[in-house]
Formats: sequence, C-alpha cells, structure tokens
Amino acid sequence: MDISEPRARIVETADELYNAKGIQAVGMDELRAAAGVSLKKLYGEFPSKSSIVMAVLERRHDSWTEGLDAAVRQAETPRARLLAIFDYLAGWFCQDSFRGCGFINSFAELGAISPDVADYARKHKESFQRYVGKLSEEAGAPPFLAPQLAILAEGAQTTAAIAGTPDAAGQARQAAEVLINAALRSEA
Amino acid sequence: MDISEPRARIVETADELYNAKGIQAVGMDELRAAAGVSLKKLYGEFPSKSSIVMAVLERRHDSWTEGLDAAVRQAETPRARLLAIFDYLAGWFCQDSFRGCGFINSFAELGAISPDVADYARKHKESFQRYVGKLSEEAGAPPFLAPQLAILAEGAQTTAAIAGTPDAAGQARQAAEVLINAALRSEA
DNA sequence: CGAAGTGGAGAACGATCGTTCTCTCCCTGT
DNA sequence: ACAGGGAGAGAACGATCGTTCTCCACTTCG
Repeated sequence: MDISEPRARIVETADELYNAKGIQAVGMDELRAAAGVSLKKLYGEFPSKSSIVMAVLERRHDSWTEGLDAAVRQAETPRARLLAIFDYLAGWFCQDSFRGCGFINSFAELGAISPDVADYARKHKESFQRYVGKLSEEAGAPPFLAPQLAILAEGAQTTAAIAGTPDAAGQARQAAEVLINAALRSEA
Repeated sequence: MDISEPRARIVETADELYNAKGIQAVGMDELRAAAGVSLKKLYGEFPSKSSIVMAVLERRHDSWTEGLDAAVRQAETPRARLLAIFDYLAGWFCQDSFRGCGFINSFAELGAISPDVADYARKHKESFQRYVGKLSEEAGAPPFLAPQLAILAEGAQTTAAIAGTPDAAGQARQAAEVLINAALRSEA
C-alpha cells in the first residue's frame, strides 16, 4: 500500500475521516480536500461514495486482521495466544483515534439501508469468530469457548468506545482467563 | 404514555423508524407521515429533529430499563437474577424488529458529531453497569464480576445484531454462569 | 350569520449532499 | 513554437434535508 499513490491515499484518508466523524457526516468535498486530490481524480479512482466505503471496509478488515494476527503470533502457548487477543484490544483502545469497531459503527450507520455494508460487517465478524475458533481448537478447548471469547471481545469494543476508557480490555481479559480455564478443565 | 397523544405517538413512531432505518436515514417528512401528524404539529411539539432524537433516547432508556427490571424481578435467587439479564436479551434478540442496541447504534451514527447523543449513550451504559453492579453485590460476588457480565451483555447485543441470529444470548448466558460460579467461589 | 382563529396540507427556502461539467492551465511531442 | 490533451479548480445540477411560510378549510363564539 503506497501512500503516495492517490488511490491508497484516498482510502486511508477516508478511513480516518469516517472513523473520526462517521461515514454520513463526511462529504466527498471534505474527503477530496483532506486527501489532496481533485474531484475529477476522486471519481476517476472510485465510481461512487459507496465504493469508497466498501474499499475502506476492506482496508479496515485487512489492517485489523493483520494487527491481531501479529499480536497473537508473539504469544508462545495456545492459551497465551487466546489471551493475546485482549492485549491487542487494550493497545487499540488506548489510541487517541479509537472510536469503536469500524464494522459495528458502519453497520449501525448504514447496515439497514445498504445490504453491501451489512454483508461485509457480517463477513468480518464471521472471520473473527473463525479465527478465535481456530485458536481455541489449537488450545484443545471445546467448541463452545470460541463464541464466548468472541462475545467478550465485541463487548469490550463497544464498552470502551462508549465509556471512552480502555478499562474494558483488561476486564474482558480477566473474564477470558476464567472462561478458558473452565473450558480446558471441562475438556480434561 | 398515551399513544393517542400526538407527542407520544411521534416519539414512538420515531423510535421505530430510527431503529429500523437509522436516524439520519429518516427525514422529518417521513416521520410526519408515519406518525399521522402535520409538520406544523411536529414542530409545535419539538423544536428540532435533534430534540426528537433525545426524546427517543429517553424513551429507549426507560423501556429498556423497565423491561430488564421486570425480567430480573421474576427470578427468585440473586444468582438467577444475574442470569435473567441474558434471558431478557434472548427474548429481545428474537423480535423481528431487533436491530441492535439503540444506544450503540445512535452512538455510532451521531456520537462523534453530537455531544448530547454521546453523553446520553454513556449515561445509559453507566446506568446498566450500576444495575448489574447492584445485582452482583446482592449475590455476594466480588466487584470485578459486574463489568465482566456487562461486557458479555454488550457483546451479545452487537453479535446478535450483526449476525442476525439470537444465538449470542445463550452463549453469553453460558459464559455468565461460568464467570458467576468462579466469582462466587473466589469470594468464599 | 359572520368574523376570528386554529390547524392541516404542502409549497417554499436555504443548505448540503453526491455527482458531473466547464474552463483553464500546463505539459508534451514534433 | 505550437497544437493537443490530460488534469486541477471549482461552478453547476438535481436531489434531499431540516425548517418555515402560505394558504385554505373548518370550527367556534357573539
């Protein structure tokens, strides 16, 4: 992703603006000015605003997936890898730009009127659940653990966003430890 | 709340429309038509759209709080009262009109550009956390349990909304049982 | 019966949105 | 040096938004 390329710069700028102010609150002209391109170039790269929204969602999915996987890979045991999910959340919540999960937000804003956005949000969350499922399986946990941890992660995101504090990450992590211990014990 | 009163009918209609399509996607004229009222009466009852939004948030808070408390009161033991939260969620998720927590949605849509909406969403979530805290205390659980259960409830709401299935309620309930058991054991 | 006022229907207004068009400037090739 | 074309700036367009205004029908009271 070369930021000097107009297309990538547009998507990155749109991602930041949409995250900071909401998708519907950012007009094409504001995006044009922030990305430093002409309207003609904007509409040369993307046929419509909704196509930019979809490109932003793809970028968010890739960036989230890569960031999470990088954090998880640093942990050495299967159990630590499950908990690393919540350490990743903690780091994310502490960023000034954190304003909640972009997929939850875009689903809330556009899911009811844009099937594309709703589908992509659903796919993203399913992908996360599969990822947790894989980690959970590698830890030898029964299949009910993964949805529980995924729900914890979702709840931590919305709680941290609305409360404006990163506390929920640590609380979710502690809950995850309890759930993991119980699941592994039930398996043994 | 007398539905024959125009003011109450406006707020109820706005609640339904905003829930179904998002706040920004519903114009004043659509609301006027759905509520069966004239534009003059609409602006006689409310000075602006944002005041209607705040009235809808208050209505949602009251209705959520009352519904939850009614479900909780039916349970007889402190432990069952904590779990009743998730039974209430299950019933909610199964409604056709369920499209996620209205406060999470309105925060995602308007929180960044409307401090009033953001504040109200925060207050609502704080109120829920205090409520869980009170139930948790009555069950004799240590103070760390309440935030964990609140996070589970939040995560169940967003998961059920995006996935479009009510499964998350049962999964969160099972997780809650584990967390409650562990918390009560640690207290003993 | 007539005048005054209330309320509904919907036109109108200004702002803003997404999108397209126009105009101009500058770079390039010969 | 000059013709041609691509790109940038931003005006323009149609739609829609929140909000206000106009007009008319109907009621009500002297």
